[in-house]
Amino acid sequence: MVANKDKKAFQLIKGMKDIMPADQKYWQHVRNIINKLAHQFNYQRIDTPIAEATKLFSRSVGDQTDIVEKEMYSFKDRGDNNISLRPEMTAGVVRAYIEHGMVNLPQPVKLFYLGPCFRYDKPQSGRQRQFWQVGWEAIGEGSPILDAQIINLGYKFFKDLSLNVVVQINSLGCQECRPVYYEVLLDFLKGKKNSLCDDCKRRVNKKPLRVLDCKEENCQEITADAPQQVDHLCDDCRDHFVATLEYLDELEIVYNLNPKIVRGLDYYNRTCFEYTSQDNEGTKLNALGGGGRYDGLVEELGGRPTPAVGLAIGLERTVRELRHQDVKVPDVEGYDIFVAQLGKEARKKCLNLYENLLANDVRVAESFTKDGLKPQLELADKLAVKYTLILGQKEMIDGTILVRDMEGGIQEVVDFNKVIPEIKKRLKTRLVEETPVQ
RNA sequence: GUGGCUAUGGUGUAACGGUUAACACUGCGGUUUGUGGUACCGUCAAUGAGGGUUCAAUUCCCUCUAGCCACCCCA
Repeated sequence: MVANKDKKAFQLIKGMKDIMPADQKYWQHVRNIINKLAHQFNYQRIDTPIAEATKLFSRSVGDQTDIVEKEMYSFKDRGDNNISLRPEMTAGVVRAYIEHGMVNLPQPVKLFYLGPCFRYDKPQSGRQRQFWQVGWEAIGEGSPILDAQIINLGYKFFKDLSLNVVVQINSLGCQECRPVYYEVLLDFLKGKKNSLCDDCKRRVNKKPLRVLDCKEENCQEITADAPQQVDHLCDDCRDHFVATLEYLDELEIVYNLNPKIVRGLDYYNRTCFEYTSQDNEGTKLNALGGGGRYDGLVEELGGRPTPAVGLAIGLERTVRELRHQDVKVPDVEGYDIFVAQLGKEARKKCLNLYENLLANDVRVAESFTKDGLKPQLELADKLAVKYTLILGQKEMIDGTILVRDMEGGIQEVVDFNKVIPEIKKRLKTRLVEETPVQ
């Protein structure tokens, strides 16, 4: 009974997940593509701390947003400072940009990041309290071609993973035209407020934009012909948006003008976008990633006025999508050679042989804790090695070793001192044979 | 924060309210101690917690806890 209680005592914290070895091949594959793209587009990696001053997030993400209002892991440290685990990474990156004087580098400064974020949300499918984000940020340049490039970067990320996604895109306007639109929208909603659902009645005053993407059928009908931001952009914003779309056309990126994409972070302006799975289109639209322009953020956080655009993608959701769409990913690296031993002396000698093989860059596996030959061969088989080297007492006396071809089961006696060059030779010939002619 | 569903070994499942909680996979060990991909045998391992109903609860009821799913929001 006591044992049972102890067993239950420790388990995962709600909303946090172990990434088990069986899943690692997906993660490795995703990481490989991230690194490849970052190099191709000349983005440099930055790692910022997991914790920052709470104020950094309330200033950037916005203290009225759900993320800051009710989803942050905030606490006081022993020095009575208000600290929060990062709910997203852009704020930290911008903080670093300012703090390290990156204005003095050639602009735009292109940075990418990869790491865990934390939001105290109620977990469900595709939503965890600790989740990984990868993101790319281009800071210091306002041209719409960067918007398109950033969107392209994310698009290629999914394409390289063989995932079919659609880009949902919208423009939020800027400080000039957004207030104008808000008034038009409020005007529109004013007369209809009483027919909206309770949530929306609340939203009208606080976040009128949110009324537009309410899922209630009734609300959707009412807002179907509501004025939209894209139709009320100032000239500059309209030009910027049109140019961005033209670049996207040029890149042959499939996008969907979607006025309902508004993003839950306050710092966005002008272009904003999300990537949604093609399979889920039209349904709940669990976004795989998203981003947009945040031209005011650097200044808001104490830097000089600096335009910027960025994108972030959720890795758990991406991996989930890989499984969902049944994408084949490369297996983790295997082994070519297995060293099997029999008897005390042989085992001792194998320890050294193993080291020598490693030193020769041979992908070698072992199971020195096993005594019988059978379990060792079983493991060799599971690891799908090409050859197993067998060293027993007989071989010890003769100064030889057995080389067993695992495919045909043919064994050859080889001089122990020549075994390393011998298997290197064999692996090399096999490699040549197995490489398909291009 | 609001709702719905679920809870049996490491995993996947089974058990009209009634013997020792069954089966498969996995793990570990073995099948004349030196041979894998097939077989056979053995073995470790579970009813989330607490109450109730009952002669009897894995099974029915309540509470808690956890998980999943949906809303909200987002990645």
